[in-house]
Formats: sequence, structure tokens, C-alpha cells
Amino acid sequence: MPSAAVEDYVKAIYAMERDSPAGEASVAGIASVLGITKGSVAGMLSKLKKSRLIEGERYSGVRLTETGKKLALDVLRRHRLIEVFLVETLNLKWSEVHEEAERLEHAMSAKVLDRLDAFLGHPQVDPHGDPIPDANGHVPSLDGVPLSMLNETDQGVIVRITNQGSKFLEFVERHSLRPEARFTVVEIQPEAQLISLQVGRKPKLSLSLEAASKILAKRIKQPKRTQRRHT
Amino acid sequence: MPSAAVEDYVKAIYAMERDSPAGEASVAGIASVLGITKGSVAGMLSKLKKSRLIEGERYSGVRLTETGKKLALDVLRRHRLIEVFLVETLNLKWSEVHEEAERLEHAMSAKVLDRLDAFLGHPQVDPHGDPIPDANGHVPSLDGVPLSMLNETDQGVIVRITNQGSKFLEFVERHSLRPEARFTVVEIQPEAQLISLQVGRKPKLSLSLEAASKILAKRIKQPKRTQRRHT
DNA sequence: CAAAAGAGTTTGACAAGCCAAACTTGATTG
DNA sequence: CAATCAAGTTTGGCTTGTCAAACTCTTTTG
Ligand SMILES: [Mn+2]
Ligand SMILES: [Mn+2]
Ligand SMILES: [Mn+2]
Ligand SMILES: [Mn+2]
Repeated sequence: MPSAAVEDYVKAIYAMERDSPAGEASVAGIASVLGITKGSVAGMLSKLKKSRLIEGERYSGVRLTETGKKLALDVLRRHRLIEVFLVETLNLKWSEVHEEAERLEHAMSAKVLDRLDAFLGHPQVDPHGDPIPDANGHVPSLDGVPLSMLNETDQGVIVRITNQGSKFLEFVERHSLRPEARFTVVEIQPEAQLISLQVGRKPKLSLSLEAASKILAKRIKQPKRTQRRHT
Repeated sequence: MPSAAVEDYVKAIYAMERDSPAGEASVAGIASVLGITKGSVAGMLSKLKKSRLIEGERYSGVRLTETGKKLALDVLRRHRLIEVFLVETLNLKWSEVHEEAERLEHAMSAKVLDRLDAFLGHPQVDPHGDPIPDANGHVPSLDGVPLSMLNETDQGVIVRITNQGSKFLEFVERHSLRPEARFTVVEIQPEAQLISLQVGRKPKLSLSLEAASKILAKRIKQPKRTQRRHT
């Protein structure tokens, strides 16, 4: 029975490992995402090593063991299913569910989670488009390219928001850019590092390529414009 | 932000206060229901006093302050709404939801709880028939007399199970005695301290008056037996 | 390549909760 | 009413998880 703290560490390590070029998590990195001091992290990491959840040489980065990875995926599954529930069933705002899930994920048994999963219809992704690992730790792979890689006139569907900051999520939500949303790339200005989108009937939306790189989308095959209607 | 431990203490004190003749909770009693030592309880109680959640003289019982009572009712509300959710929505067994709720109650924000309440249709009682305090700390009062006080030929509806032990709950469930269930008192044997019930079409069920006193019921006005059907 | 900067580690301290065991108080009762 | 005993309290110790601050590697860079 790992503590809430251990679960959060393992989850943080999982994410850093995935995103870092070296495939490792650093003490400073973990400290920064968990908002605690390096000293505390060092202490916890040596416990995690003793309990075989992570490995790594002294004075260098750490990696999850198989056991550690399994735990991380389990926590992630809980977190994301809870987010789906909060948004779909309880109608909480998209941008405020993360904190809630951060606490609830540590209080939900496997049994309750399985029932919840069934109740929600075995969703594949959470409200931010992040894939939900199945009960065996398999993560459905999702295709999606950063918005910043698209070209003018491309059409697409948002599939995932990579930047989970609540400010950013609110911005994204305000402009209806949530997963499933369709859009057209109206204009790209490489000099200004800017991309402009048309989302639904909303006014044109511009954002920096940097910001756009945190939003993943899937291209829609441009349908041949066969004359389907007349009015 | 009271800790989970504090919330559980306060909840235990609330229940003991209600059930004890003196209207007070004792160190030994709290220790026994929470499964910890008297020493630990003494330590916690002095903290609770310092933070004005309870009061009481040295070497005597404790009572909740207004603040304490408010907190207790809040935790109880969370606990019971969660139990309703687990049973009604996730179809967990009636007798196994208590443990789950015991953990989840500490991880759910007021906001989530309100949404949950609305989603469930503002239920008045939990699956065991215990009343759910509203958001202002008002507890709906329920009438119900111990099964052991009924007379032969009385008909009634179960409204509440007072003994929350999981063995007892399983027994009760096995015999379809959950809240809402209708029954008839078939026979009472004062010498044997026994009461026999007819529940639905199930075989006659006998239990001790002691056990029966943990089940509360509401009498149904005996309907005049007007000949309604012929076959 | 030596010095400074960064990253990681160690140490001592603290708060929350818990336990075991000794101790104190107050209630019961012979 | 004094002995007993249950109930309450105190003390010392332990674990988990955190911080601040000093320390030690490793990496970068002038
Ligand atoms: Mn968490
Ligand atoms: Mn998410
Ligand atoms: Mn609890
Ligand atoms: Mn209940």
C-alpha cells in the first residue's frame, strides 16, 4: 500500500522520464514539479530505491523499475478516470478537475475504479485528451501532431492538450479548443511566430507557435468539395 | 483544513455523544471505535481542545463545540452521500461501501460534493437508512422504532440499520431486510427472546430481539382487507 | 584546467500520528 | 473508608514526510 506521497512521486517521475531527452528524472525536476525542496526529494528517492520502485546511480538521474512503472500507470489510470467522471458526470469545469483528481486518486480502491470505468463506458482518453491506461497498464497510443506543425488551409480535430496549467486550460476552453473540436488553419506568419485558427463560428483565434505546440491535433482528410447542397 | 485523522475523531465523538446516556464521549470509547490506544487518543484530544473542536474537564468526558459539531456533520454528509453514490450509481454491495467511504470522505471538496448531491437527486438517507445532513448541517429527522418493539401481525417497512458491522450488514442483506423492504411480524417468543418475520416470499426469518433492536422500522397502517380480487 | 555554477546529498529539526508502558485519578465496593 | 481497578494522562520512542542550510560532487566555462 504505497502512500499518497509515493504515488505522486512515481507519477512525476514517469512524466519526466517520458519528456526528458535522457529518459530520466532529475532531483531538481521532481522538486520543482512537486513543489518541495531538493533535500526532501533526495530523502524520498532513497526510500523509493530501497523499495525497488526506481533505480539509478548516485549523483545521476533516476528511472522507474518495472514495478515503479506499473504503479505510475495505475495512479495515472485512477487520475484520468476520475477526471472523466468529474467532467462528464458531475459537469465540473474542464480546467478545475485536476486538483480534485490529485487527491481522489489516492482514495479510490481498484474495485471502485473498475466500476467507475464501466459506468463511464471504458473511456480511452481523459478530458484533456490524455490516454487512459487500461487495468493491465497498457496505454492506448494516440496519434496527434502539434498544432504548430500544420499548414495553412489544413483542417483538423484537437486531440490533446499538453500544457496542463490551469491558466492555459482556461484560455483553451474559452476558445472552444477542447478535444473533439474541429478547426481550420487560416494563416501562418513565420516571422511573427504566429498561427491563426478558425474554430466553429467563433472569431479568428491567433496564438504563438510555442503555445500551439502544446496542443495536439489530427488532420482531417480534406474532403473533395463535391457539390452536395444547393440552397 | 482538518486532517483525515481529525475528521474521523470528530465523527466518532459525534456518534458517541449521541448514543451515550451522559451525552459525552470517553477516551476509552473513542480508542475502541477507532482502534487505537488510549494514549494516542489522549494526545489527539488535547489538540482538538486547543483548536476548539471539543471541550470538557480533565479526567472526564468530552463534548463537541458548535464548530466541532459542524465539522462532524459535514464529514457525515460526505460519507453518506458517497455511500449512496457507490450503491446507486456504481452498484457496489450494500455491505462493502463503508470502508470505501471512510477514505473518500476525506478527499472530496465541497464543490464536488454539491455536484454529487445534485446528481444523486438530493437523497435524504444513505443506503443504511442513516439521514444525510444538508449543506447547512441540518439533519432530517427520521421516525422508526426498533423491530424488537413491534407486535405479532404488525406490518412495517425497514427504515434503518443501526448496527453497521459488515457481518451484520451481510446477514441483513442476505435476508432482504434493507431499507424500503416490507415485512410482517409472524411471531414473537418472549421466553426465547425471539422474533420471526415474513419478508416478501422468502422463508420465515427468526432473529433475537437483541439483533432486532438494531433494525428500525415504520409500521404500516393495516389496510382494511376489502376484497379486491377474486382469482 | 581551475573556478564557479548547478545538481545532488547530508544533517538536524519539526509536525502529525501512532504505540507501549508507567503513572495518576476517581469511582466502586467489600 | 480503604483497597482496588477502570479510566485518563504522561513519557519516551518510532515513522513518514517535510524544510533549511551546509556540504560534496559534476559540469560548464572563462
Ligand atoms: Mn495526487
Ligand atoms: Mn488530465
Ligand atoms: Mn474516514
Ligand atoms: Mn452508512
